[in-house]
Amino acid sequence: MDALGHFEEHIRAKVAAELAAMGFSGEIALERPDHELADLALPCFQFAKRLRKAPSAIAEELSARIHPDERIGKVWADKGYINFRVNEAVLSALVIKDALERREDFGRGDPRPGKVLLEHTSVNPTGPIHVGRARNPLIGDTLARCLRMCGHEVSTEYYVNDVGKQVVLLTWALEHLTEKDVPPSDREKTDHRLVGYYQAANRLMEASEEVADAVAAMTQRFEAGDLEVIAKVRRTVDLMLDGIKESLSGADVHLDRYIYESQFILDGSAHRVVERLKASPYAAIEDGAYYLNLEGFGVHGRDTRFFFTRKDGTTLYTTRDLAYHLDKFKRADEVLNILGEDQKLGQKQLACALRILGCDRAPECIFYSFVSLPEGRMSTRKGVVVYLDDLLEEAVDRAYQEVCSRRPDLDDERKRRIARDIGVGAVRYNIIRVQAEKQLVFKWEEALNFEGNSAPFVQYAHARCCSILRKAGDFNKSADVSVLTDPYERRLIWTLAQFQEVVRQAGDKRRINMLPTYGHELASALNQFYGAVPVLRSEHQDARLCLVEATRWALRNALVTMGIAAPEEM
RNA sequence: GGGCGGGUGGCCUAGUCUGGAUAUGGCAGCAGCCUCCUAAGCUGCAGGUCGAGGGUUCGAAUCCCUCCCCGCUCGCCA
Repeated sequence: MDALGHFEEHIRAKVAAELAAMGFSGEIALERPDHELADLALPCFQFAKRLRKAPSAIAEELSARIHPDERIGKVWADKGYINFRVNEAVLSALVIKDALERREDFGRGDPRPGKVLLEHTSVNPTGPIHVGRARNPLIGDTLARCLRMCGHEVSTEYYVNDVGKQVVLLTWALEHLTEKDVPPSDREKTDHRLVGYYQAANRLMEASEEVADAVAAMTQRFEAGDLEVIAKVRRTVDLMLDGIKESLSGADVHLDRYIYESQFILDGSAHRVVERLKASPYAAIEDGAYYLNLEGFGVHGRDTRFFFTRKDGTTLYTTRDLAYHLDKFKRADEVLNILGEDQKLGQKQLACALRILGCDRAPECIFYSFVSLPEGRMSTRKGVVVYLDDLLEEAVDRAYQEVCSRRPDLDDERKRRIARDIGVGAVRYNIIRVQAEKQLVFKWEEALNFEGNSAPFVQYAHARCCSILRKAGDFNKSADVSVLTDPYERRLIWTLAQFQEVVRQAGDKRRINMLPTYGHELASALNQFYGAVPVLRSEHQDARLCLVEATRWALRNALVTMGIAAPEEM
């Protein structure tokens, strides 16, 4: 538990004891109201009926029974509420000391048992990542960082789709088409060079039966287990994946492992899943193809039939995903997936099939809605698309212009490094700040926002702290911080005290949008403090420097948890 | 049509799980603030039927019901 947690527990216990003495037993849930109002509060309306007294009278009586102590600073009743202010001198000392001692680990939770396996990104390797899909790696990578900060051991995986019509089609295209058949690519990256082949092949297949037949034949050889074709497809996929990995790395997204779908065909595990499902009482067959009857499993209407083989006996995507999940469960205690909302039914069916297989576990899925463009849904084939690479490049360019105009004193290498931190950070922040379920319309002006609720705002606050610290040089890190009683100082300390709890909740609730919200709040508190309270050459210089350094670590760690760089100058 | 998710000032958004005091911020707009630690900042003003209606409750953006709008989905695709 963090410092603030102990204060809250202490107050809760006192309130519970006094309420018990008054004749009430039960859960006591303290609130954290607007900080202007109080630090902690308890509405007393809920006790009125049981105690047969007016809420305001209960609040008055309770507040008279509870006295300030080591942790409680002030208690008072107001409009049916009993309000608390914690002992701020004690809290300040604890929080600031904690930050100055733990530095990079400030806000980090105690190690938690169990391994977490988080699958994210897993985009089909048929083209570059576009911003519609980019939500996946950004949410996934941030959640992984957040869970690690919470104390979890986390490994991340990208499930590579190297099976099926689409990747076979791409492979066919690379064999049969030449540069003349595709429009020139504006980038040298393999994913951008190859996507033209994929698009051209799609058009050809629609127009020509011959091509369609050729691709179908190749798909059949693949399904039949033709190792030559499988290897060929695998090479194509790897080519495309190289470009995708480069994009991910450009966004500071890093995955621990890449798992190929074909693995589950080759090692026979997908086949074993088929055999076990066939033997279940829910299995049925239609025209040679097997399915599970999921009626009574919470799926409705036409969705109840879940096919797990084709009529030729070959496996389907979800069948292989089943094998993959069985494998995941062997390797981890908690299994999380970040998926597009189009996967919901498939995941529901997968969960049912898992139960039928006698498996009592299921992956926990976080679904995100798609990002569309003002002109409509993104489509690689129609060319209605903004690639992640283009967004990142534009953001970094814009940031570079800003840095150049603000900091002509810096050398170019430094300016470029800062521009990269800011541009990439702005993109990540903008995607992450919105709840995953919310549908999002991509707008350049919003994506490239460097002010207000944005990564640069938080980074700027961090750079400000660093700048002050740089100018200050050595100072007394054991200074008495009880002198920090200005409203701006109190608010900043109070915000600092929330940090670990925010990270914990963001991880536990899988609500990573709490991170940017908090980052902005902290940065805002710092900026207001900065504007109103002098640090250097002030009477409380050392105490304030302690506060600035504590804030610096919280800002830095909040940024790093979001996968955003924390530049020391900008 | 069924299932799932979303709907909060002109635009974007927090809060919804776990009901409580004047609904969080940002963008855009208006008015101010750089002889002083980085103005990517700060201060102030203006802007709201929390999609609509009913219900539960001392109290509803939050819980329940009905309806409307938007998205996704309902393949022997992946």
